[in-house]
Amino acid sequence: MSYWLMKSEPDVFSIDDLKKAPRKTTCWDGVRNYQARNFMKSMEIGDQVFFYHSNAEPSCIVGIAEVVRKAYPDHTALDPHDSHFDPKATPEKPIWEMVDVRFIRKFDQPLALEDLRPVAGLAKMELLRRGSRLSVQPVTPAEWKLVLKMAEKGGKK
DNA sequence: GCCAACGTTGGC
DNA sequence: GCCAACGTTGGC
Repeated sequence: MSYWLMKSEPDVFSIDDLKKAPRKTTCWDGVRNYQARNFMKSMEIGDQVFFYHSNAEPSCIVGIAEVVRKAYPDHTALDPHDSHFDPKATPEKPIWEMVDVRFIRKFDQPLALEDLRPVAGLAKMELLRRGSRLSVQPVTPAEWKLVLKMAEKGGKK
């Protein structure tokens, strides 16, 4: 089983939206970056995902979701009226894919970037890398454990 | 709102 | 294949 982190702007789709969604599940559409797409293609059912709020105040890891469906074509790339439309995508070669994720839990205390930055064990975390913009990224088992432990302690180190 | 970092596009 | 221009992401 693998660990991941997925970003979403809470104004667009928050972890509360995920919790309120039918079957607490959503398709993760709109990813238009090849590296992020490739990570989604390698996801397996049962993989665990940190739900991250980007462009938030503050930006933070807010909880956990789980992969419940393996990668399949992202139909929004084929829809000219969708903001994620990609004219290069066709039904034969959809280019872009997505997975389905289901809500698992929300942290009592979200973990902000400033809480995570000083943690030695997280120094190499992709999320904390300078200039990192990857919206879907792998998390190592050690990082996963550490972040989870921090969440249990209420966000403080 | 600013702007650094990054990915993509397109002229050559 | 290079690289300048441009658009986007996302922290601050």
